[in-house]
Amino acid sequence: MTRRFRGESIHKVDAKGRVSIPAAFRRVLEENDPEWTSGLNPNLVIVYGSNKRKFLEGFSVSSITEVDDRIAALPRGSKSRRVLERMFSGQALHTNIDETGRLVLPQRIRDKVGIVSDAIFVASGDTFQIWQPDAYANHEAEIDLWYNGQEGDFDPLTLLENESLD
Amino acid sequence: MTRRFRGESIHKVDAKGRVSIPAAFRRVLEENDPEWTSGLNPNLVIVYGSNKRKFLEGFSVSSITEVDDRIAALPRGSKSRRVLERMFSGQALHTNIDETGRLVLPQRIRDKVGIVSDAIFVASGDTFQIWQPDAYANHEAEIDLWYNGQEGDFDPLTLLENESLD
DNA sequence: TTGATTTCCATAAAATCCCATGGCATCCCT
DNA sequence: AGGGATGCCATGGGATTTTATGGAAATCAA
Repeated sequence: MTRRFRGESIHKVDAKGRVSIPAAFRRVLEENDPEWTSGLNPNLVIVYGSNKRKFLEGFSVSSITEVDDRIAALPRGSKSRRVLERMFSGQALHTNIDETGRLVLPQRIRDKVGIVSDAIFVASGDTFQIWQPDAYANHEAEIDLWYNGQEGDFDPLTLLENESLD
Repeated sequence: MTRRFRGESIHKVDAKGRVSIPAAFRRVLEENDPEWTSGLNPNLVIVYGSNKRKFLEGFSVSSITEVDDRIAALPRGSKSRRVLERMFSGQALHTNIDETGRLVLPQRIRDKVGIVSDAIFVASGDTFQIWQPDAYANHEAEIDLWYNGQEGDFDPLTLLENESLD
């Protein structure tokens, strides 16, 4: 994998479901789309399955390909394979960025995560998430709650030392 | 990892958020960016998450990659992983040095640590920190305080013997 | 035809690029 | 050893390009 997504930012979603994708994310999507060349618009996949999730997940072409390959390696007909196939094939949308750097989120998908007039894009390793702002704030609060319980000068990197402990 | 950052120095931050990166740090960033070759401008990642921290942390490409890989090795969905992902993916900025050796710190990020017209860069192993000068002075005072509490001929290197002890 | 969906144009604000200058530190030549 | 000449460093300012976002025109689909 070349470059990862970084950063977070809020964007307007208009009545047609158009949203600008953070410029920095576009660069990553371009680099990770084998078919992309300067002047073209990169492809990406939005996974919206699983109503347990309150966000949409965006994949670059190379990231989704990696996931697809791993699913394909599972035994045909196995439960895991069926569940995953449904999520990444059926409940996903293959689309692409338009000339002005925007993506169109169909009504059905927006409804699924409660997006109306704004959406926040958040990087997460080799994928990114799209949340309805308030929902994301709640999610963050949950993390902060735990985080604030740590010592004053707690450095998150120490979490890498002692693995485990959830 | 090849070379580590050393030293500290203050630089002006202009209205556009531009700041010169200490020349010595640039050399380290160049050496630690696999894509870098003479003539190019090295990439780096600025981590600004965690409001507990009153400074920004700069990573070379190789340093941040190491962190990313270790995070990726943590169990998906674990608390540690979520905390770290938010900080190193969401609350971070992938950027690069420009022709004149400068870095641009967006307003939002400057505000987070109170940087206005000056910033002090401080080496810290394989990363460096960027502070608002006064905040750094306070931080140093705290360390001195602790240091003065030690015995008269206390040698800091003894800290290497008994790891931990906070 | 009629609502939905893509294209195509428009623009203000923000982010980048490009050029310029004064200081230092270094190198080099006589 | 003196004294430019050279080159990198820190910093400024203006010109250009990209973004983010809105709306109208053109296509589609049922």
